[in-house]
Amino acid sequence: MSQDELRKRLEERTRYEPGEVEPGIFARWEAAGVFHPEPEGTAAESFSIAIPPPNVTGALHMGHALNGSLQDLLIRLNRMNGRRSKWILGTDHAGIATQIKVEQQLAEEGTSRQELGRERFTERVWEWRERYGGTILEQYKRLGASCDYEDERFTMDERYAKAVLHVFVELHRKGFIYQDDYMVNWDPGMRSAISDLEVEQRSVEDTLYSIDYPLESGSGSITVATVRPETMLADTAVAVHPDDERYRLLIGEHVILPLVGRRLRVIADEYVDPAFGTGALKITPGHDPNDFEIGRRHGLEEISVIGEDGRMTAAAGDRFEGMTADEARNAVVAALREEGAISGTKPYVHDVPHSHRSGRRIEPLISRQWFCDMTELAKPAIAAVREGRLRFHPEVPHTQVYLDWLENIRPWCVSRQLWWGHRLPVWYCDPCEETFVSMESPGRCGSCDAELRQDEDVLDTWFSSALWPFATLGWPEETPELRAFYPTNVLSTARDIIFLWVARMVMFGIEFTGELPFTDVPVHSTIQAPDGRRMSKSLGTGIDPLDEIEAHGADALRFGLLAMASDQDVRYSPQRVKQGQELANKLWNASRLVLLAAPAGVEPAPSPETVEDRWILSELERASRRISELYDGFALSRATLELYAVFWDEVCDWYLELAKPRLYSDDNAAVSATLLHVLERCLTMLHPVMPFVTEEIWSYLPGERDLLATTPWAAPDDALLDPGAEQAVERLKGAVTALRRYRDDVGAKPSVRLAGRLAAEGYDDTAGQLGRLTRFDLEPAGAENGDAVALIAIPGGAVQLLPSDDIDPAEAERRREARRGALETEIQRAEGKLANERFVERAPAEVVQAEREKLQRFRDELDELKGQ
RNA sequence: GGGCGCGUAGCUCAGUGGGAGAGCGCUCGCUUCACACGCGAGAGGUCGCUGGUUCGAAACCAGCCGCGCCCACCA
Repeated sequence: MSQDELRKRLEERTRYEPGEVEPGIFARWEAAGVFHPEPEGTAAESFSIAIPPPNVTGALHMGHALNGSLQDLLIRLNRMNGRRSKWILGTDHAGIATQIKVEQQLAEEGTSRQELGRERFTERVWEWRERYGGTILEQYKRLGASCDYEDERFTMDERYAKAVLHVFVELHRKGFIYQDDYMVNWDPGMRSAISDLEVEQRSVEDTLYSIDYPLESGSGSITVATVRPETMLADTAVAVHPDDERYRLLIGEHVILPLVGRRLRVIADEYVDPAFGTGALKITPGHDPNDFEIGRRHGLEEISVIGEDGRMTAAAGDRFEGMTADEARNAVVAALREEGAISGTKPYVHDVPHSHRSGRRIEPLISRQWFCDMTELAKPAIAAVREGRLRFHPEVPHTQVYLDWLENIRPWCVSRQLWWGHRLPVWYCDPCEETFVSMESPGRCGSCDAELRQDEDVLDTWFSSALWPFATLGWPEETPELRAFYPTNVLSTARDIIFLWVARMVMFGIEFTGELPFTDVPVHSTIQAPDGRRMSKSLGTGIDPLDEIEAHGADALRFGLLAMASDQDVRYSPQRVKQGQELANKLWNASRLVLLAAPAGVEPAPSPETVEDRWILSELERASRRISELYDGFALSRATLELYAVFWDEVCDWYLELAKPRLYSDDNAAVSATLLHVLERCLTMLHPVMPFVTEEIWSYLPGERDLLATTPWAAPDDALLDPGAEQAVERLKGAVTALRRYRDDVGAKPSVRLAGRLAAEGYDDTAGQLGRLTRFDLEPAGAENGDAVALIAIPGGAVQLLPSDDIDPAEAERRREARRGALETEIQRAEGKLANERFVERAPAEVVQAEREKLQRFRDELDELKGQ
């Protein structure tokens, strides 16, 4: 655009329209390649963040939008300040979620994955990914996220997949990964085992049945309680507490399992709570995690009567085989009633594990799965936090929660019975019952030359996610990317995946690269719906970030999210987004004022002429330091609000108003240069928060200039600090407000000028502005003060009001009375405080002194008020 | 069962030992030559309750009441 066109646009546009400019600005950034750093140098010189990879099935939600805003702020800040900055981008194959999506599609077509077979099914998933997998990345662009879009990764990419298998094989070789028949959380919906972390507890009302197990000796029975009578078919013992007098003599005896007739030994185990129920516990090692542990301790038989399909197995006996577990429950209860073995029932509310994914009730069963022992891997991950090399922000409570989890870590079930994912690099020789674990298929069995069969299972998606910060950069090869950007710096996340993801990245990062994958973990708010419920599509409580961008602009949404989010969970506040939109508009209009009034050829430069020039330069210098400090401490929300306040209140409400007379005069070169400089600094400081509007305005500033996205913040400059100017202008601000309030109180019309005498210290440089901003004609105070009709207190003294027909005498008197009352209250307070010997004695001298001065001020003002 | 967090203006939230803050909403006054998505002025709060520490507490400690989250194998 030519200068004339720019000018025309500025003159015409009194409102900033984000929708019109955002796409063009994003295109400019991409064309200039500012998001893609070359893989040069070392990680110590660069700055990098690995994005929490969104699911390929995902659409951008508020959590993404918030975390995206936070990460982009940090990336842009560091990029501007000259660090080679890379926001590592990619998506996650999301095994379960994606498989469900494609299976739903198949169901609509009247087919199923079983019908297609594994190979065709996998192809379909890839096709699905080609078509829809890029959606969320396009949405990140709308937010202005400056990810390295030229270098996108996917957890199922060939290179990434190789890294995943490499890790599995290595962990197996080191003895961490093993296969075992073990109690797992079986999700009957997914027909897969899931890890402990994918299980959530839900309160359920069940019936607690009391069942009598007759003693083999015939002398009575033991009553046990259960909410799952169908599992009795797999009972292999009855347990009591070793110190329980009621049962002591029965330990080692046998009971007969009703319906089945199996002899069950009565065993003693500390686990049993004598106070609960009858103090006797039926033991079902095949279908209860506790019983499983007890069974292993006592060497009990493990019987499975419920299969992976959720139906009763042959082991349940002819009467029950083939029934669903629910059907079997009713049938077992009915059969027990017939035998008279049920001695009681009562409603029972308790927490029951459910699958986080399918929502189905977990069926604990014994299954052959692959596990990873985490104990050794956890140790250095604990040490890293204890020694302060890895820091959570805020430290409390996340540090302790992380440590508690790692210190009590349990084996991780890493195999999943799915088709979409990294298939286990495990081969079996059925004839010799041998197992081979290796990157490539070993071909045929070394011993018997039989054909090998690859394990059907895939790895838990979180297993591959655990390599994200380094596998995305080409690990295990020593690529330039790895050297340039690993370790990364920051990992920004919500609380909910600290165990699932963050801790595992730390463990795998240390184990495989010898380094922490990142050093700082800011943990951000969870955004709730405005009514306090969870934001969720199914509840209808979700707010689509793209709708908000459409309505208010990406900058507005970013500002709003950054401003509303702190450490605490927070309800979504549409007003904060609106505030962001208005800030963008304010920036635009303040820029119009400066750019349209500044004469051609003036370049931005601090060129102070007056006290207010020196004040704003000093103020900005201080603000810049405060904001940098807040950024360093990851207090991004406070930094954002601080930026707002400095720009709106100080720059716009005060400085621009103070500068206007000179700006609109003929001799405006110097003030224009200062104004342009002030504008430049504001745009620079605000760019990481609101990149679009600041970049847009930047392009209107005079002179040849690079993109704002690559322009550094100004270095700290002590020479700009000016306490004298700060004091003078703060005093002026106080006086202006006091006089305006007085005008309002006494009903003086805005158009009317009032006359007064300035009887106050510290206005040598600002008296003119004071009169102008308050529409007072001020003359210096003389010896003759007799005709003053009122005294208006201002910092450092007062303004004596001269008689005027334009003020309402009744209002003036009412005001005087109100002020007198307020002063008397304050004086009483101050006097009381100073009368307290202990205060005078123990409080710091400056606090006491300040109190004395305060009291004196109030007394003086009251005296003058009474003297009128 | 264990752990953690929260309770501040009508609403959403900052504030962590020396005179209670922001945005929105509300009241009054302004179409003042950047912006009415604006400008100026203002009202509104026993900082959940009760004790304690301190010269001084919204902040620190203890207890209680209310709300929420995480972890956990009492059938």
